[in-house]
Amino acid sequence: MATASVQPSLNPRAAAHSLAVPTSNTQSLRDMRINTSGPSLRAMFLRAVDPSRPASWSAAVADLLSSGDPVAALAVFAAALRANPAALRPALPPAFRAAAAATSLAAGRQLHLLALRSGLFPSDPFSASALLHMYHHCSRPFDARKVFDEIPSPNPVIITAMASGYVRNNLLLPSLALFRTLLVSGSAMAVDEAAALVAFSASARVSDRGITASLHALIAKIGLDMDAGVVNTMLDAYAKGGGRDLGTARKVFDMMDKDVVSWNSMIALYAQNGLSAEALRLYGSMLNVGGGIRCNAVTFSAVLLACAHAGTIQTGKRIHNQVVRMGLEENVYVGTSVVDMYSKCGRVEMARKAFERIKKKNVLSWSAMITGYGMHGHGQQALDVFNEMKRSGQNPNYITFISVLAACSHAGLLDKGRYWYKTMKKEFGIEPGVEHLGCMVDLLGRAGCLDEAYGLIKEMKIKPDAAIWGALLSACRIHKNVELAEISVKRLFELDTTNCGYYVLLSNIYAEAGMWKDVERMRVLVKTRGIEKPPGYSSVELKGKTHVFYVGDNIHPQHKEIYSYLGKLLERMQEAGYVPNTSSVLHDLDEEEKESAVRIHSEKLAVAFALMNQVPGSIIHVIKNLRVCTDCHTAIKFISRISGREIIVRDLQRFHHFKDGSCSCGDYW
DNA sequence: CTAGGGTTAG
Repeated sequence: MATASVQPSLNPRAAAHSLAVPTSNTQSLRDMRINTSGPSLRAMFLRAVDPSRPASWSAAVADLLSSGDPVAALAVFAAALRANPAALRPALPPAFRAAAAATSLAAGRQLHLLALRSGLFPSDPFSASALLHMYHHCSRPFDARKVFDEIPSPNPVIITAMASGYVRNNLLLPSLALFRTLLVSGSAMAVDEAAALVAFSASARVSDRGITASLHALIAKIGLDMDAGVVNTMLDAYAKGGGRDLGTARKVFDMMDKDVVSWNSMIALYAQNGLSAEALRLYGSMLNVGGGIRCNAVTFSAVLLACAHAGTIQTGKRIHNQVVRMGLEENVYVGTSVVDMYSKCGRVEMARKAFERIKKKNVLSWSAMITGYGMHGHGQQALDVFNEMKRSGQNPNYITFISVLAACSHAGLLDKGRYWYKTMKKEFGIEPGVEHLGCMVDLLGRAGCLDEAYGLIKEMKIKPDAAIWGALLSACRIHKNVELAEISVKRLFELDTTNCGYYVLLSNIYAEAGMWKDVERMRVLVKTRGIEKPPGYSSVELKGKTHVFYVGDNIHPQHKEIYSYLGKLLERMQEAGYVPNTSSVLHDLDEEEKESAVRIHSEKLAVAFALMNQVPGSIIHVIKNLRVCTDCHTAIKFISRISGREIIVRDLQRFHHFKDGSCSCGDYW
């Protein structure tokens, strides 16, 4: 955001004229008149102002701010100073909040000066708390701290404002320390609902176990544990903070006096933790036994997240219908969730339709659409949306570039990926993070540019994570680079020794290089370290019900029929030229046993189940919790040809659209 | 007259 750093002048009236305001290319207030997002709105408020009444000015600033136009609010504040200097006192706090909302540090600093010169700071507590708020919102917690230290005896509201700003900037222990000063201050009223809420929101992000529970005990002693707002945050803290105790969160939820936020929080917590069925069940009880509590936009966001995760397209559609009926499809949060849901349920064209219906798209709506196209391997369409986004005036952010680079990587767009990785910093000032690097290593590695990928990792300022070394390792597998594979594994095992996939990869690399001793070493390592593959499972939705299949499933009521169906199918596949590939099996088994090990992989069972039960000709959707193994990938290609069916498989990373014997991923994933 | 508060989105 372009802001002017104008030297503030000495008297408040003159300072107002040079107040920096955050418009794209505007430097001073004078230009603002013709260059803000809502000139007519501002004019309307200006007409309503009685210039002789200071309170009238401050009301206009506050109203413009709450109507979502902080830039106009700042402009009106400047006009107020010109018209009536007495307006400074009442209008300064809302002006600070406007600078905060616009995250304009330049404007905020000039207001700070204004507060100092007029003597309002530090004597006026209202200006002081607004000033703190401004620095915290502009990501300057240490400037906020300096301000805080200059306040002679900060009252509980100011202390709470400071604590909440610390949480906002992820300074959690300092925040809790401030809360402690409130506790020991001796003043009976010092800890109130707002303070308790801030404390719990801090403990929700702290990994230490037990903090939430001890806060809970304290809060109960003060008698604040009946307030729904406080308890809602506590619920969140139990589930997110140290221990990630969803069970206790649920207990608190069951006992409390619930409002809509309580329901939303609990549903969201389930959804975020992958417990989609629980989330949907709770949504059902909210409608049935919720005591007349109506769901809102937040509810739908959370429920749609659950659908997206589970890939339940039928349930997702039902929820979407409900969204439309309640007139929420234009809401940016809900709309973005709908886009995400459809993308993750394999319907990227429905996602696009939902995307078009969002009234005021924000950076996350655009990013979700780019991610959607990317996951389906439509790299060019993803980049088209990215271009459209920039043309519309929406600036990309850190997340957007993850979407863009992931799309390039899924579609193998090598040059585009290189270009945007370079350009994101040069043109948009966004430093690449681990996620971006991960995409690049995947993309370069897949294309065989292993040294370039390794080079990027080495020049990275931040520490690469296990996923990055894992991506390099899997590229080493494809391009048979034993030397670099060993480097990757060394780094990898410094970070994560529990992921079985890495052992399998390295073992495969050794096997393909004929290094049988090392293959054996890997096998022993897996055994002695007691490493287990997380159980693979796949799911298929049939008539609104989700059927889950595990490897070698013998729980599903139809499992016997499925195996015999699969047996016959395998015969036809082998006639068509299918040869089982058992390289993903690391156990000490003979070839025949290995073949039976891959034969019972969950995605094969799920596909067979769908073929047996779905309407002939319908598209088959399978959701898998791991990456598709090589053998299943080949097998499903054959199945798609033999059955003439379109099969869509979502794995951990992306979608595979199988049709007529080939896959949209181009056999790299 | 006014200040500090939570749940949603990749």
